[in-house]
Amino acid sequence: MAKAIPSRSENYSEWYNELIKKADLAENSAVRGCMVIKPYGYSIWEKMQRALDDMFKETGHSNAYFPLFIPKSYLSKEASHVAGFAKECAVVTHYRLKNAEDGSGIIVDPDAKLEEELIVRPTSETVIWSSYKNWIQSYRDLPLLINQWANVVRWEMRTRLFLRTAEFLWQEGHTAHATSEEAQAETRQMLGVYAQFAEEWMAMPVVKGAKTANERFAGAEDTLCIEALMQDGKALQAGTSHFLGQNFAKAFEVQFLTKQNQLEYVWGTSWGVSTRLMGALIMAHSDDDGLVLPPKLAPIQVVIVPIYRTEEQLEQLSAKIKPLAQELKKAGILVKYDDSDANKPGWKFAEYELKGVPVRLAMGGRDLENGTVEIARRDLKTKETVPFDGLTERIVALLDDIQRTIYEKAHAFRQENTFRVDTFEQFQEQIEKGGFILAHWDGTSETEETIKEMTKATIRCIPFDQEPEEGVDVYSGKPSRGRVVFARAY
RNA sequence: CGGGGUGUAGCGUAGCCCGGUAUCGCGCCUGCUUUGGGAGCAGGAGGUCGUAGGUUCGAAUCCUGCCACCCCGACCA
Repeated sequence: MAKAIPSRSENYSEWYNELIKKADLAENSAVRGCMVIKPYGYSIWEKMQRALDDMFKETGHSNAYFPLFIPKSYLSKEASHVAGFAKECAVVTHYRLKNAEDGSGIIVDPDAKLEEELIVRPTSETVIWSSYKNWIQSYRDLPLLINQWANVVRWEMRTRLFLRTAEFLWQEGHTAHATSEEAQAETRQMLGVYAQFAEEWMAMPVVKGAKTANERFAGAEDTLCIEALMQDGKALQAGTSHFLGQNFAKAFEVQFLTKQNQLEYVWGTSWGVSTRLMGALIMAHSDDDGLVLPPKLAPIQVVIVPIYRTEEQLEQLSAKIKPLAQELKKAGILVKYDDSDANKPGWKFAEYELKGVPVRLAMGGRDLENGTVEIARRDLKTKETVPFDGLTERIVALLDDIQRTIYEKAHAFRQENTFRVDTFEQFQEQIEKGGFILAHWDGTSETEETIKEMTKATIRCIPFDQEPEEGVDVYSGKPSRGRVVFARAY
C-alpha cells in the first residue's frame, strides 16, 4: 500500500499541505491568497465555533455584527493601530463598473470614485469603538461585553492554508469597562478561556504569557497570548487577548459619567482566535496516516464499516448495526454507518483514518457468528475484537480516553522539546533543532531584535507560571529576573 | 517586492537539451472475478501541451512578451 501522504519528518510543509488536501479540509483558491474551506474542514470549525461561543456566553458576552468596511478616517484615529495595519490593507476606491468603450470588457468606472476610501476590515476595533461612543454614556452602560464572528482581510505577502491567508474567519471580542483593573481582569479571563478551549477541546497544551513590547498588538497597552508547540518544533500563536488601556476610548471619544458624576474615558480589551486554530489542530496531533482529531471536535466520532460479500450478508449486518447506531446516537455520540457499496472496506479504513475519525468499528460474518465487533482507535492505531454487548458504554469511555491520550501525548512532546538554555552557543545550537527555549532575557528590545536577526527566534511570550529566578541574559549578559520562551514561529 | 522553480486529460507526471503531432500512473466508464487494510484482469472514453506572437516545410520541444501557481526571503493571527 502506497503512503497516502509524505512523511512528516522528511518535509513538514509538504506533509501539511498534502494532509489538508487528502483529509478534504481546504484548498487554495484561485483568488489571490484566499482559501476555500471544504465541507469536512468547515464542520470541524463549526464545532470549534460552537464550543467557544458557549464559553463566551457563559462569561457574559453577547454576539453582534459590525460593518465589513471601515472609512479610512476611522483607521487613522489611533496612531499606532494604523501604523501596524497600514501595510496590509485592501482598499475599496470605486463603487461601480462599466463596459469599456472599446468593447474590451468590464472596467472600473473612473467616474465612480469614492470620496473617502473604505478599508476592508483587518480587525474591527475602530469601527466598533465608533459605535461604542454612542452606546456608552454612564457607568450603568458598563461593562459592555460584545463578541463578533466575522471574516477579516490582511493582505499578506505569503500565505499558508489555515495559518496565514489573505481572508480569514475569526472571532473578535471587544469590551469596555469602567476601570483599568476590570479591563485587565477581562483580558486575563479571556486568555484563560482560550487556554481552556485549547487544552480541553483541542487537546493541545498551551503556554500562557505576555508578549514583549515588540510583539504587542498595534494599539494595545499589553498583549497576552497562548503559544503552542507544533510537531516540527515551531511555535504557533494560537490566540491573543489585549488590554487596550484608554487608547481607543480616547481616539473615539468614548467617555462615561461615574457614580460620582465624573466624566472619564472607558478602558478597553479585545481578543481573538481564528481559523488558524485549524492549522494548530492539524500540526499538534496528526501523523503520517492523516488527521488525528480529538473526539470533542470530531464531526464523526465513530464510523461503522460493514464487511460483506453478498447483499444478504449486508442486510444481516445492517440489522444489527442500525440499532447499534441508534443507541450510540442516543448516548450523544456522532456516528456514521458507511454501508455504501462504492468502496471496499480497506479503502474506507484508510479514508476515515485520513479524516481523523477517532473510533472505527468493523463488522463482518465472523463477528455475526461470534457476537463480536472489531474496534480500532485512530490515535494509537490499535484494534481489538470485543463483545457486541455493552458496546455503548465501552465507546463512551473510549472516546474520553482518546481525548485524554491525545492531550497527554502532545503534552509529553512539549515537555521533551522544552529546553533551559544558559549560553548563547547552546541557544544557537538548540534553535536549529526546534522546540521551546527557556532563557534569560534582559528586557530590552535591542537584545530581542539582535537575537531575532541572528537566530530567527522570537520571544513567544513571558510566561505567567514561572518561578522568579535571578540570572543573566543569554546574549547580552545583563541581569535578568526570569526566563522567557524563545522559539522559531509560524 | 527580491531570488529560484513549474505550467502537458479530473489529479500526478514523461517527453523539451538534440523540432517530425504526446508517455505512464491514479481516477472515470463497461464486463467478469473480488470484498477482515486503499482489489485483479480485460476492454474503453478523455488532451486548444498556461497564453499571445515569432523562427521553421513542420513547434509540447527553439526565441520573445504576458499570465498563473509553487518554494525560499522581507511582513504577519
